[in-house]
Amino acid sequence: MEKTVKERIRDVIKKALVDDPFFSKIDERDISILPSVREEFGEFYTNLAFRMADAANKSPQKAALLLKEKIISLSPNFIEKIEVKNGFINFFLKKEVYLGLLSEILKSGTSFGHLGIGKGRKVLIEFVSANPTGPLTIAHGRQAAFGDSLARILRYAGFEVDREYYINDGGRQIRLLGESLKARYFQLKGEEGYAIPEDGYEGEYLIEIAKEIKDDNVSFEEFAVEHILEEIKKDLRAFGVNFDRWTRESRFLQDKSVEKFLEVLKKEKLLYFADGSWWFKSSAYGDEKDRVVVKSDGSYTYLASDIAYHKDKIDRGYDTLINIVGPDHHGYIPRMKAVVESFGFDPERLRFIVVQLTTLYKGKEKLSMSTRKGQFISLKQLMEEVGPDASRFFFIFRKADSHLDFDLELAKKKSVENPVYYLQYAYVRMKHILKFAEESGIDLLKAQADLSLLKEPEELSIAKKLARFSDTLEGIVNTYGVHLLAEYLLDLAKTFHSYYHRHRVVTNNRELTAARLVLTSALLTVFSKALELLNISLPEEM
RNA sequence: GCGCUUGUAGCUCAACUGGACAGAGCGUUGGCCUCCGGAGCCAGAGGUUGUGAGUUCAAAUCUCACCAAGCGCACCA
Repeated sequence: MEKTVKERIRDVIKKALVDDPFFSKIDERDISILPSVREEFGEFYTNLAFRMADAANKSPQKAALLLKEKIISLSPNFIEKIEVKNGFINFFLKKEVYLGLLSEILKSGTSFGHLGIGKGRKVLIEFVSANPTGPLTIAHGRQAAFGDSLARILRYAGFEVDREYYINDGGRQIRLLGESLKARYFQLKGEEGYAIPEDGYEGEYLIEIAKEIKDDNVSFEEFAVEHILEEIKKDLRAFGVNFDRWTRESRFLQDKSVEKFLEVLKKEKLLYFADGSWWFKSSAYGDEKDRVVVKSDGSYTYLASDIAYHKDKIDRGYDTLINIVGPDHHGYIPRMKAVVESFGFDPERLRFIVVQLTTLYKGKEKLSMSTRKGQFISLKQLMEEVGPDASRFFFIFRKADSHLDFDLELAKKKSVENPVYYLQYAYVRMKHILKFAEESGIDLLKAQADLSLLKEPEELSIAKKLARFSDTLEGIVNTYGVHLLAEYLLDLAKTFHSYYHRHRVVTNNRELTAARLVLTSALLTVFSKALELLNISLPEEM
């Protein structure tokens, strides 16, 4: 696609600065082009003059004026005017820039906004990775919704993305699970002397699983894990989240890679023996203390298999590894960074996203959850209650690292208060206009649209917001702030509703109608794309 | 006690990573249905960004100290 408006402004500034000694001293990223906060400041502005002022020993205002002159002397054809105020340089762009964008959107269709910035770089997003010891909870649901949307957006931005689920199918928890299932099984058969072990799993779901066991001699561990894993996969599919790869912890134990990589670390002197166990020297890489990898009883800790797992990830050749985890894992981040660094992988390229917990409300009433006794609201129950669209939207429309209040009542409401319905309603409305036009005998494709007829401020406002789609996506790629897309969509929907109420698209004026249909159609294209990236369905009717 | 995250309008949250007078939604107050779907729209009120200092031309954002909430601090996962 063509360059975004932002990039075009940056390009012209770079050109204007090419002979300036200041230019060689800065990084290109220091030229920040920001969207203006107020109309009188144009559509975009830069604060570059403040940075230049120091270097040139001038006032920002003077530096700004100088830069302005340089830019004007290049007479860029897309700029209407440039104003300097208090050192800020404000850009007012020609209306044609935005109108031209509408045709571009129609031409490129669903690939509009597709950024080349990923350049095919490989990214691995590991998320959910819930232990197969029970059904997925809403906490996992939020991670799932977030990870899935992030994957979609990164893919759209030109990255090669794999989604991976890591299955902890070994260790103490699984042993407890097996014992718990065994107890349930023999309890069902009416045999005495079987109790759920201490710290075991008391959830009702194990009773259901136990009912399916036909043979006293099954491996209870395996039976439980496979059953629960199937349920997890089913729930995720229903939620609309698919994984490209499921990796089992047991694999790394079976193929001896845990052993192998611990040997490697031993040779590097990053593993040492003390107090009867083997320690990984994570403190050498900024962790607050060293961590045990082989316990004194000879068994591995979770970290040991994670070392093998992350070495495996690195060897698969990813540029960036993204791990989406819950808040209970944040203490674990430094040691994993230490692990990858010890293998020569830049720890900056291992990114952790901590997704905070969700509190469920029913109106004002707070629903308490306790995983301990198996009383909790599962992802499945949530989906049954409010549906996958609303669930996904509510999960992603807040920053991942802030706590989320999820109101079940609100999510179910079919009114303006519910943002999901607000968006879907806007979508249906756009579709309806185009359908209405078609039925009135106006063929958008054949109509010769003169876009200069779009003169209403609301029309220009829509076009300008469409231009920001790419910037929004770029922002998400840089910050992993998926919620920005939800906000963008709400803003776009609002602008559209507002336009709709002030102006009719389909009128007796055929030329004007044609132009407005182009606008509506371009809007619909971007709108659908954004909804798709959030994995929210596009209803035909409501 | 130490570490991480959070603290912004009555409520739920934004603020493009240090930029101009901090923005939305809900709620509230007051308007708007002959018309492409009123499941919607418009307008108003509402703020010392937890507190106090510091750095900077510029701080919600960075630093430090307090205060408050959540989560971690295992030879658990």
